[in-house]
Order: sequence, then structure tokens, then C-alpha cells
Amino acid sequence: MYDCLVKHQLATQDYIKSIAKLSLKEGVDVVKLKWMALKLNVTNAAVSDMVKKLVKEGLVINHAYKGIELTDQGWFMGRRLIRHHRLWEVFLHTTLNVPWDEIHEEAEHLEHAASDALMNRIDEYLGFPTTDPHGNPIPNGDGTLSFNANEQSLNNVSDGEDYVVTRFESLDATYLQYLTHHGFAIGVSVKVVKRFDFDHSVLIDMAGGSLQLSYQISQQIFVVKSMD
Amino acid sequence: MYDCLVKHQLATQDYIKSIAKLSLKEGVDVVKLKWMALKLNVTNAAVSDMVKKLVKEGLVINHAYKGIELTDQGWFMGRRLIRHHRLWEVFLHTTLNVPWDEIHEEAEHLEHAASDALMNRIDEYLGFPTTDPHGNPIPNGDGTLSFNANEQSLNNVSDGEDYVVTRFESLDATYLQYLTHHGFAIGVSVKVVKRFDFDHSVLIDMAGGSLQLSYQISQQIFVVKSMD
DNA sequence: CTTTTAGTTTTAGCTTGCTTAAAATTTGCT
DNA sequence: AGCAAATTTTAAGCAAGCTAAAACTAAAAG
Repeated sequence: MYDCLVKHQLATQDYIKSIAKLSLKEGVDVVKLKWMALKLNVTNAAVSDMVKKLVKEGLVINHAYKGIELTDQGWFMGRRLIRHHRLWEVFLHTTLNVPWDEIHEEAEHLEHAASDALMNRIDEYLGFPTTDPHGNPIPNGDGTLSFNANEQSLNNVSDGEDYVVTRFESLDATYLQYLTHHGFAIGVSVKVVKRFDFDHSVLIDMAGGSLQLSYQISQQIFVVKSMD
Repeated sequence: MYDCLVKHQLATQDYIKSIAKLSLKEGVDVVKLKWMALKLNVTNAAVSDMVKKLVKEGLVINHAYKGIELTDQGWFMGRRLIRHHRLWEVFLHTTLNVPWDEIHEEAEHLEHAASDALMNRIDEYLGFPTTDPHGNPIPNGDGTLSFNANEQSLNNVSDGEDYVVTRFESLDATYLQYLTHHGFAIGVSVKVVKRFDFDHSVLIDMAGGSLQLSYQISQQIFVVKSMD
């Protein structure tokens, strides 16, 4: 019934999605195998091994010792999985009221299980949302993905100016709970009042009061200039 | 990330669910390995092999050469999967309007991907349905499963009396399309007007006209005496 | 009570995706 | 340029779940 196909496909899909996400996140085409190993929690050797198979299937290009890159076909598969994942997140959050910090984990499994036809139905049911509950853009059914070019990481913006939160990049449940607890959400206004060079942390001001964010956290919060 | 656990669990789950379904369908405790092999589309050897592992995990009892039986723990897992499957079917059908004949296939994949917590949310969202769109009962969250003791297969009922359709047992998409096309659905009134001994087919009467059903089909349609 | 037939189990071997260990290559630093 | 550290690749091997084929068991039929 599944001939190791399920497993195989699952592994393939997870690898492709990881390459796509790392590529988008780091803003580069070529992804280091080490990043993959860390992200998927396997050894470098396992990644190197799998890369051979992905190359054989025409999904990635291997620049020996330099890193890997998705082919057009690989990108198509990657965006499809990201689309499935983010649509499930919207659905779980808006329709079933699953808490913000639990949806990622649940969607991680559902993304592999649903057909394209079903995802299109869910897309329609949800009214064709453009972003997921973390603010990440949702690829279209045809495989296109648009970005907000004006977005900046919170640790890169100018001090003293007003910004609006647009996106939280892949933060785990613990961080999301922490941020929610302190009043953070998509659309909230924030301002950097002080930055500390020794650890690159920032002190920010928002409706709920002020808050100190580590470099790691502020880096994953994206904002645009306030229109006020 | 998944250590071959995903594959393992998927296989385990499919085997357990199949044993549970065959056991319920045939009304016996002990299931022949051959049935499993046919259902899962693998060789007898593969089933025999897997049975060893399931025994080791305490999920089944192997009556050597006679067949296998689920332990209490095995039954619990089996009913859980049946619950997931049927809840997804209701959801797909009532909320997303996925056609009757497509929901089984889609649910087959989703049932493995969702957590118990999510299924409970979906159960609540759907208003705690008691049967799926094919009329099959949905096990409770605590693992109990109730039957309609008055149900009879359409090829066992008395000629000339009025009955109401309550359940379609695991019919594939083609049959479901066929039946829908001829006006069959849960709650429809039917009457057996004639039965043919040579092939055990039956001629039935219903609102939309009369229809000849083969033994194989009539056997999978369940009804109760009409209350009119 | 033996033979036939149907179903079960064992054996040997395959593929996938993983591991560890060691070898090869690149990169960064002086 | 040259060496050390980091990364990538290869090699050998393991577990899961499958197949094919051979060996076995049970039960029905003569």
C-alpha cells in the first residue's frame, strides 16, 4: 500500500520545504547542508545522502562542497508545501480557534496529508487569505509567492520612529506565548527607544508598556513604517 | 526529526485500524491474516511479519495459524483512528462541501495527521455528530463505540416491507456515485420487491423508481424498519 | 485416515533513510 | 602561502517494512 513511498515522500517533502524556507529566510539561493542538518535534526551525512537522491529526482542542484539550490521543480514543490502549511494555520486559528502558539506544530503534520484540491477548497472557504496568523505570506495555488518589500527586522529599524508589526518569523510556541503575553500581535504599534550594543538587544515601547527584546527575538519580528 | 518513527507509526496505525474494521465488519474477534493482506494490498508475509511487532508492542494477540485479535490497547488505538477518520469525513462533507464520494480518500490521510486535541475541537465545532456521512457511527473521545442493533443488510430484509437507509458500509467512490445518481442517500425509504436466487441480487423500489442491486452492493447497504 | 487445498510462517534479500567514523575539500586566519 | 577549523562527502552498517519463494499447519473432502 505504501511501499516506503509514504516515508520516502515525507522525507523528500520535508527536505524540499526546509531548503525553500532557509533560502527565503536567508535571502540566498544556495543553502548550506549544515543549516539543513540543524533544521531537520539529522547528521550532515544524512543530508548529503539525501541530496544525491533529490538531485537524481531533479529537485535540487548540488554545488559540490558549496551548498544546494532548488530547481524550478523543487521551488514549485517547496512553495506548495509552504502554501499548505500556512493555509492550515489560518484555518486552525480562525475557524477552530486553536491558540496561536499551537497551530504551527499541528500544521506541520496536516500539510503533508491534504490534496491540492482540498487545500484550494479551504483557501476558498477562508476567503483567500494572503497571510497566515504569523504574518507570513501564503503562496498562490499557481505557485507564486509575494513579499512585502518594505518589511524590516525590528533590530534594523531607526530608533524613535513608529512602526507596525507585520510578521513573526518561525518563532516557537514558547516565544509566541511570551510575546502574546506582553501584548505583541500583528498590527500592534512599536517604537525602538534604546538599543544595547553589547548584546544587540533592544528596548521597545508599545501600548502595553516597554519591553526588552534579545537580538534573537527582535531579529524575527518584522515591521513596516507606521502610516500615522 | 522522525527517526523512521513516522513510517513505523503509520504502518502500525494502518494495521491496527484494518484489524479493528475487519473485526467489526465481520462480527468476529479473530481476523485472518489473509484478509489483512488483501485489505492493505501487501503480501501475507508482510502481515505475518508485522504481526510479530504488534504482538511485541502489546497491541494484538496471535492465535498461531488461526488469526489475530486486538488487545484492549489495540482496540483503543483502532477506535481512535476510526474516530479521526469519521470526524474528518463529516467535516469535509458538511463544512467544506467535499462530495460524498471523495471524502473517504482524503480522510484516509488526515486521520493520521491530527492530534487528539484537534479532533476534539473539530468534534465540538461540528456539534458532536454521532455518525459520518455514510451513516457509520463515530466512536467517542473516550473510546466507546455504539451500534444500531436494529440495522439489517438490505439483502437480508423481508420482501415488501418498508425500510429506511441508515448506513453505507465502506463503498468506494464509484459505487457511491452510482448510488447517489439513483437517488440513494441516508434516510431514503426503500422496499425490496423481488429477489433473484441465482445471483442473490434484489430489485428494490424507492421514490426515484426501481433499481436492481447486485449481492455485493445490497450487502453493504444497511436499513432499519420504517416507522411510518 | 489420508489427501488436497487454503492459509500461515520462515528465510533470504531489497530499499529507504538514518547513524558513526573517517577521508576529502573549502575557508579563514596569520 | 600555509595551517587549522569547519564543512562536505564517502563508507560501512542498522532498522523498518516490503517481496518472493519455500516450508509448514489445519481443516475439509474423499
